[in-house]
Amino acid sequence: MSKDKIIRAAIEVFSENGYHRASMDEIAQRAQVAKGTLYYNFPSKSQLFKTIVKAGYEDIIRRTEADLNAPLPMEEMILQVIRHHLDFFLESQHIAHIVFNEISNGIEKDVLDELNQIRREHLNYLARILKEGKCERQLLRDLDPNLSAASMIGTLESTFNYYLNHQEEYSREDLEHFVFTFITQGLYISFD
Amino acid sequence: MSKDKIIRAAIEVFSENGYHRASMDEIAQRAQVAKGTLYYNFPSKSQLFKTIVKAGYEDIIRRTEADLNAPLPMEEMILQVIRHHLDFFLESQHIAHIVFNEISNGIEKDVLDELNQIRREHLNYLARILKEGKCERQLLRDLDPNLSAASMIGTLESTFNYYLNHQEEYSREDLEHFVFTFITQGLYISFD
Amino acid sequence: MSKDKIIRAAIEVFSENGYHRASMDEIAQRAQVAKGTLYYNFPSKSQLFKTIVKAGYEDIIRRTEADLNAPLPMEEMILQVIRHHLDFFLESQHIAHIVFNEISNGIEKDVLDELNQIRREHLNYLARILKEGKCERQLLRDLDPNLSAASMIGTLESTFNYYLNHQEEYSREDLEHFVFTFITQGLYISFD
Amino acid sequence: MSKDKIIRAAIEVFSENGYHRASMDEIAQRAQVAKGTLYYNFPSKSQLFKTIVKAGYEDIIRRTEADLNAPLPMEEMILQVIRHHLDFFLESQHIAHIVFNEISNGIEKDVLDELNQIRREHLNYLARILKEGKCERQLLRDLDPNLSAASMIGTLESTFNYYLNHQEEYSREDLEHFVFTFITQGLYISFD
DNA sequence: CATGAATGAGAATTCATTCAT
DNA sequence: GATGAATGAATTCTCATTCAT
Repeated sequence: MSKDKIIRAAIEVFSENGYHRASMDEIAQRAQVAKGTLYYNFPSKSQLFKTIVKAGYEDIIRRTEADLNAPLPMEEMILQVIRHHLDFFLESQHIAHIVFNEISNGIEKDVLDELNQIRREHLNYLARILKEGKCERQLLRDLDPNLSAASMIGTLESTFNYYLNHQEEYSREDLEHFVFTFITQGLYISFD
Repeated sequence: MSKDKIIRAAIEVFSENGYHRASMDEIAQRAQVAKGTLYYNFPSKSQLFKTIVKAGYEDIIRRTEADLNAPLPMEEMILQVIRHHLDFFLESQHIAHIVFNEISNGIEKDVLDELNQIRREHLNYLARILKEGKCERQLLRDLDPNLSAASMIGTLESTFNYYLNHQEEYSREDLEHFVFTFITQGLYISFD
Repeated sequence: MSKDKIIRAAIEVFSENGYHRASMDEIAQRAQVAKGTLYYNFPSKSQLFKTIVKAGYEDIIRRTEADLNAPLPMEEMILQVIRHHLDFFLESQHIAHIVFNEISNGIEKDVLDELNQIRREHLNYLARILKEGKCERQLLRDLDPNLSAASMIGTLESTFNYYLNHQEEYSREDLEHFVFTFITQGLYISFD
Repeated sequence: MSKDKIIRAAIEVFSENGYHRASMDEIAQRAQVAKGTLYYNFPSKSQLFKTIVKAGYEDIIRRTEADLNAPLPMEEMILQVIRHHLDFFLESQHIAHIVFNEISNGIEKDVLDELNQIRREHLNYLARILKEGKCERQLLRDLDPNLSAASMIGTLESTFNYYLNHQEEYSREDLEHFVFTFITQGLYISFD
C-alpha cells in the first residue's frame, strides 16, 4: 500500500538528510510512487514528518510499557527503560535519529508545537516512573524527576551518537552497562 | 567592522531558525550590510556557520582551561567543567543552541567533516580530564572516558533544553546542583 | 441525484472562487460525492462550467420570454427585460456572478468558443427586441442595436456589482428605477 | 532595466491569459530575464499584478485630469471622460483588459483588497465629477452619482468588449458617438 | 452508477551564489 | 572593501484527470 511505502521511504530520507534537506521528490522516488501520491496521503512535508516522529515515540513507549505494567522493582524498571530505548536506537537508527536529533527549527509552528507536545509527553512518561520509584522505596535520590528524565534521554542519546561513530569499539552490552551505571550511580565511586 | 556585524547577525539568525532555514538575505539585513558583503567576508554559508561553531567551542574550552590549568582536585575540576558549560549555555543561548543542537545533516561534506572534527576535539578534551582523574586518584569509577564525556555533554544539553522551556521553575543553582549530582552520583542513593 | 448535487455545489464553488481557483476536489466535497462521480457525470471541469453558464443564460431568457411573447408596448418590454435581469441577478447571485463576470480566459478553446456563442446569442436576443422596437414605433433613438444590447447588459452588471458592495444603501426599487432611467433616458435632463 | 521589461512582459501575458493562467515562467521568458529576477523585483505574482492594475488606473486618471482641471462645461467634461477612457481602451487594450475585466477572485485577500480600493477610488473620481455637474448647472438628472459612475464604466467596458470582436464594423467615432449618446441621452427619443 | 487511490505535468516561490561596478 | 542586481537550480505544493474495482 502506498502509505506504508511512503513512510518507509520517508524514514530513510529524513534520517539520511535531516528534515530540511530531505526532499519530497526523493521520498517519492524511493517509495516508487508519484509525487502527487505523497500529497494524496499526507497534506504536507511537515505532517509526514510529524507522523513518523509520533509513531516513533509511540513505539518506544509501547515497548517499554509492555514490560512495566507487571510490578517490578525499581532497579529492574530503570534497566528495562534503558534497554528498550537502546533497543529502539539500535533497531531503528533511522527513526531514532529523527526522533531525538532533529530539532527542526524552521518547521511550521503548529506542527512544531505538536512535535514538542509529543516530546513532552514522552518525558512526562519517564518522569512519572521515576516519581513513583522515589515514593515507593528508598532507592532514588531526591532529584527533580523532570530534569532526571530529560537527562536520562540526553545520556542515552549522546551515548548512542558516540557509538554510531565508533561502532567497532563497543558491544551492545558495553553500552547497556555504561548507560545503566552512569545513570544510576554516576561517575564517582560511591563514598562509603 | 563588517565581519563582526555579520557574525553577530548570523548567530542570531542561525539560532532562531536553524541552519537550513536561516537565509543569507536575512543575515545581511540584520547585519545592515549588502548581501555581497557576506560573500566578501565568508566564502559560503556553511563556512560562516563553521566559523561561528568553531568560535563557540573555542570559547568554552578557553573558559574551562583558564580555571583548570592550576592543579585542582578532581571534584573541583568536574564542578568547574559543569559550571563553565552552564555559564556558556546561559550567557550564549544562541550560540550554544547552534553548537550543540544543530546537527546539520545536509551541509557540504567537507564543512561537516570539519564540524565533526571540532566536536570530537571538544569531547576528547573532556575525556582527557576524566582519564587523568581516573589514574590520579581513586575517585572515578572505571567507566569509558569517551562515553562519559559524551554523556556529560548530553546531560548538560538536555538539562539546559528542559530549563529553556521551564525557566520559571528552576534557578541557576538548581541546575548546577542537579547536573553535578546526576553526573557524579547518578539517580540511586549510594548503597552503603 | 448526483448530477443535481454536483451542479448545485459547482455553482457555489465557481462563484466563490472563480473558474481557475475552483477545484474539482472542493466541488466533489460540497456535493458529497466522490471525485470520480464528477467525471462520471461531466467529461471535464470546463464542460461542467459551460453547463452551468448555459443553464444560466437559458433561465434568464426563458423568464424574459415568458413575459414578452404577449405583445407589449416597447416601454413595457424594456422594463420587463430589466426586471427579469435584475431578478435573476438578485435571486441567483452565484450563477449571475459566473455568467457575467467570469471571462475565463485560459479555458479550453472549444469550450470558450461555445461560451462565447452562448453569450452572443443572449446579446442577439436583446438586440432583436430593440430592433423590433425601433421599427415598430417611434420610441427608440437610432442607435446600433448590438452596442445598445451590450450596454444594457453592461449597465445592469456594473450596477449590480456596485450594489453587492453597498447593499444597505439601495433598495430593489432604487436599482430598478435607476437602471431603467439610465438606459432609457441617460444622464442628461432632456432638452425640450 | 529589468523592472520595466518585466512589467511590459507581464502586461502581455496577463492580458492574454488572465491572471490565473498567466505563469511567472512565461512572464520571465518574454521579459528575457531569469525567473529569480521576477522575484527580485516583485515579491509575488499578485503584487506584480497589482502594480500593473494600479498603474493602469493612475494612467487613465492622469490623462483625464490633465484635461479637466481647466473649467469646462459639463457636456464637455463627460465627453472628455468618455474620450480618455476610450483612448485608454484602444491604446492599451492589454492593460485595459486586465484593469476592467480581470475580477481575480481567488487572489490573496490583502492584494484583492488593495485592488478593490483602487477600483473604488476610480469610481469615486468619476462620481465626484458627476456630483459637481449636478449642482453647478441644471444639466444632469437626479440620479445616484455612484451608480451613474459605475454604469458609465460598465457601458464603456461592454461597448469596448463588443467592439473587440467586431472591429471591422465600427470606427472609433462610431464608438465615441454611441457611448456619449447612450450615456447622456439613453435609448429613448426624448419626449418633447 | 459510483468510487477514491494514484498520477504527473505544472506552478509559485526560495535562496545561495556570482559578478560587474 | 563593499555593493546589489541578476541568476537558475531546487523545492513544495496543486489539481484536473484516469482507471481498476
